[in-house]
Amino acid sequence: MIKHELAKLVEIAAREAQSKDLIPPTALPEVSVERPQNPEHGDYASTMALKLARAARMNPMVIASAIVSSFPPIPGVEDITVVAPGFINFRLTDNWLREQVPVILGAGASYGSLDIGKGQRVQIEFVSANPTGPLHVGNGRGAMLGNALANILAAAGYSVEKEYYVNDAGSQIEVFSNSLHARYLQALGKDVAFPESGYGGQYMIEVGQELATEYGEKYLDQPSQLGAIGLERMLDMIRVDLANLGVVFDSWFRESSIYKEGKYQAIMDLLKEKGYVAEREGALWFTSTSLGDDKDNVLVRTTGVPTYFAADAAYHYDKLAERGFDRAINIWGADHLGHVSRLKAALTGMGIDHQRLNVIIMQLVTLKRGAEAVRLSKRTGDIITLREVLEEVGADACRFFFLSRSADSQMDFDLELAKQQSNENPVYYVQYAHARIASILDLAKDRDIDFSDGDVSLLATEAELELIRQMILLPEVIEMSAHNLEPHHLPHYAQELAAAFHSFYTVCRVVSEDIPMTKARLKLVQATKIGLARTLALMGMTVPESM
RNA sequence: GCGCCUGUAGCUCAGCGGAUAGAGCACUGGUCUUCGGAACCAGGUGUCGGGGGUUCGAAUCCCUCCAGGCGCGCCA
Repeated sequence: MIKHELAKLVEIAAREAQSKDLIPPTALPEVSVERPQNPEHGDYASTMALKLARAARMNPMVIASAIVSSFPPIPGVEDITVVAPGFINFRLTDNWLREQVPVILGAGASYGSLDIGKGQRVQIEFVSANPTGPLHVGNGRGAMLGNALANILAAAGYSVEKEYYVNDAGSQIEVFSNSLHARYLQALGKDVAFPESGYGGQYMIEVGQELATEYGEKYLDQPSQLGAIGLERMLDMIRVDLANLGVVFDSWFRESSIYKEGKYQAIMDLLKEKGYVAEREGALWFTSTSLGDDKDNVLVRTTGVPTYFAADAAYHYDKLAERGFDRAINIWGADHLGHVSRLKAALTGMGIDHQRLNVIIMQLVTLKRGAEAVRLSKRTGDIITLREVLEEVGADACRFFFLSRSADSQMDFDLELAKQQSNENPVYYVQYAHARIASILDLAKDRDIDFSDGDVSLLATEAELELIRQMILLPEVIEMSAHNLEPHHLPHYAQELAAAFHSFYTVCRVVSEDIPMTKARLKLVQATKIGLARTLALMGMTVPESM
């Protein structure tokens, strides 16, 4: 990446200036090269001189000049300028820009891929909604975030595995089984009461009826067996919803396997051995306060039943110690914030560096219809499912909406507004650019134009060069997104790339009587298609050849 | 009470300690006999929630206050 090359050269030039005694030999700050927001300031800029000014006790303008005078000539860069109060600005040559077109064509579908992950194994766990009901919009957001992040990390050179943690044990499942059993009995005409805090949703009635028709009275006295069947139904439904969003998991990990396969017992033994388990008031506690957490946590209840936390500790030990992932990333809703510190403490207690686990806390999605708020709880039953929202608003519009906002920002999903705006959704703007290019390439094919010998040095208008400038940003966007675990940069970048293309399109005729120019622009357009397709694919969205 | 997140244009949101704080939507005007008008070009709006502080420089970092969301279970 040219950005890193420039940063390195700034550092070399600064050292050179120091060795020539032009500036004092102070420690150099970490060099970063940025993109100025004002294009008049060039393509890249360094603030090295400004940062050095204090320690060097010199005017930053003088420092900048000293650094610039120590620069070796850089291929591809012209006009290294010093601008008040001390910026060093770089401008890429038109020629260098043009040469990026064949580079992109050569990279093809892998354009933008990086090697910063060095093949490290990363597991990313997301959605993991309880299989006690259908997915809601919040789960949709998590699904898109996790999926895009997985794509980004894979593009950045990590070996990524996507996992769904299935909570198929514990008290919620018991409640689910009892609720379903009641609906099942009711469907069979029995007059039974529905559990007070059971899952009251309409879908439970439907599944109860289905099971009653299929199995008759087979499970009259077996709520947990019935529940197990119902749970698989729910999982199938979840899988379908996720597939509709384009999200497919590599593995589905069952909480129950933690008990069946002795993983729970293993970590309990480990924690005891390390001295982090204490018995108090008939329960077993993890003494996380000794590891800096603000409170101790129960591992095994007075009833002898392990807590969710105990299972979660075992699950994460399995990820990081047994299955050997270098890193684990969890995407959790803000309502799970309270788990983070104790899980990290547990990892520390088990001898695992907790920095290998990143927990992304995603702020919740609140659903509104106009001014009216809609609750999302499965317990209360009155939910609007992800499926309904996708049908109402459209999958790609939803995807783009979910991805455009950072995980930190809380989302008001107004169904009225979303529907109203779906036709104006920026996602179509981006996809349209791709489809337009596909259409141009079709035309070229119809006319039997072979542009493999196109001469990119003919690309000279500002619109053409600006389009290339946008394209070379993709690797930087991927790097930043991977580094910060922030997929939301992609939709913004996608819009800018599409905008650069649309502007180019109105100014420059691609297929024309001028054959050499036609061929050069076909190359440019083909490269743009690669960039747009890659960006859309990273976001997990459809890449239409026509719309 | 304590902790985490958020507060930026009318609305929805970007903004990696740097240059004149940006985009989409909405609004107004213009562009088209041509490769897809789901397009392009132009117009303008900001106490960056308030107040202090650090810095050559703060929307960005620190403190404090205000407002909203979430969390602080032998629930998951």
